[in-house]
Amino acid sequence: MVDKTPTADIPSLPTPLEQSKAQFIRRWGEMGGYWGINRTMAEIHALLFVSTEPICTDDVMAKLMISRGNASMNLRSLVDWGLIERIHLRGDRKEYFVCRTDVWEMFETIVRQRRRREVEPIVETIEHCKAMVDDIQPKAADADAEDVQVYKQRLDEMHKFLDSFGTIVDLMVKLGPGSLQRLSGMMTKLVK
Amino acid sequence: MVDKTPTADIPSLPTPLEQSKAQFIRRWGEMGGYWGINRTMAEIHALLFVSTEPICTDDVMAKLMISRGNASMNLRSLVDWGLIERIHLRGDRKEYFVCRTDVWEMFETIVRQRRRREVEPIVETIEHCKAMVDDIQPKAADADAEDVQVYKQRLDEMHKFLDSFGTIVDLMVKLGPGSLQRLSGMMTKLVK
DNA sequence: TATTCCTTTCAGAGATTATTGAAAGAAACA
DNA sequence: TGTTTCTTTCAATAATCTCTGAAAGGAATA
Repeated sequence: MVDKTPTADIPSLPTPLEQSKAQFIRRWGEMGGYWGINRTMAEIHALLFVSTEPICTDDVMAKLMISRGNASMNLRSLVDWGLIERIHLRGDRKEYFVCRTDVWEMFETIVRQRRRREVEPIVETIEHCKAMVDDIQPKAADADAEDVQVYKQRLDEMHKFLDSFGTIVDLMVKLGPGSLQRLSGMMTKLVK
Repeated sequence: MVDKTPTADIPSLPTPLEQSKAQFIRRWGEMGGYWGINRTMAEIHALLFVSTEPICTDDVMAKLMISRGNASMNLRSLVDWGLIERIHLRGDRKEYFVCRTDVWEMFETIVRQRRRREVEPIVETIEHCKAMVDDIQPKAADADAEDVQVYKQRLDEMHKFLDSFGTIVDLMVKLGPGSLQRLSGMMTKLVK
């Protein structure tokens, strides 16, 4: 139901800036899919990332052409993840949102969340699975004996790997952008 | 259509080893979901990871209770990813599969693939998006001028971050498990 | 060559996830 | 207090992704 009277907002052609942003948003959304994050959530995140000023729910609805419910749900998820923040503009009842634009902070947030949700459960499971076969270890004459050994070893390796990886990423995050060059240099030396 | 005659294989109760493996497989599958990998594919991968001997399509079908088509498709995907290999046993027409069990190799493979599929496209898009607004830069009197500046800066930061991150991960992968301790030590010093 | 055994493919069915829109809820305002 | 404005929730619907099973395709064997 578009108002066509002369005084109404006539949708102007998208500027190159708008086109560019739209393209980035679209791609960021696609990538979200690969990362187990729903496309719309990632698009909203991108929209906020490229916005120089706070954005309200209606802006999100209009720009991405999605329903109020959808916008509301995904904005909440982004807040829960800690990737965006709610803010209130004086003299305006609406809620606005802004993205934390420091990419390293962003990364830290994502790493912390994903680690908690994805790495920790698998580590717990590995420990539990090892314990299960530890109990049967005593009966050494078991036909499974060798199998058990190999199995335990593989679980161990995976466990160690996940631990190490976690440590490295944690440190990386703490170091932030400044140390990256130094670190890269050090690592390169190590490779040689 | 289970044969119930005395000579048929009567399904015995699962041993603790089998139970333990089943649990690991289940959890690995769940995690796959978070990583944009379908559950079954991740489960097959886990099944092969904890198997001491090669496994054929029928084994996969039986253990995970899935159809031939499903097994075939997901096994192929895993081969495409480079996470498992096809092998042929002498005197047997069937194809068997084995998992590359070195966790660092596994990690390297995954990193390489995900980088190609997920990081590179977004980097390309960022470059393209920057180029789009570079063109309009000359008309400095544009109302968008400031907006363009901020936008370009954010894209730049993201670009730099993705580059740096890629470099670090590459190096990590090359270093492998041995250097992890040293590296961790060095990083810890840097933090202080 | 025909037969057997195994693998792949893919249309349709099924399951899961995402989205809508309207109703209920909440908070500021008058 | 009632009214207005904005937000959240959720059942129904739509879109997407996954799985099945049967048919077609291939390769080794007789």
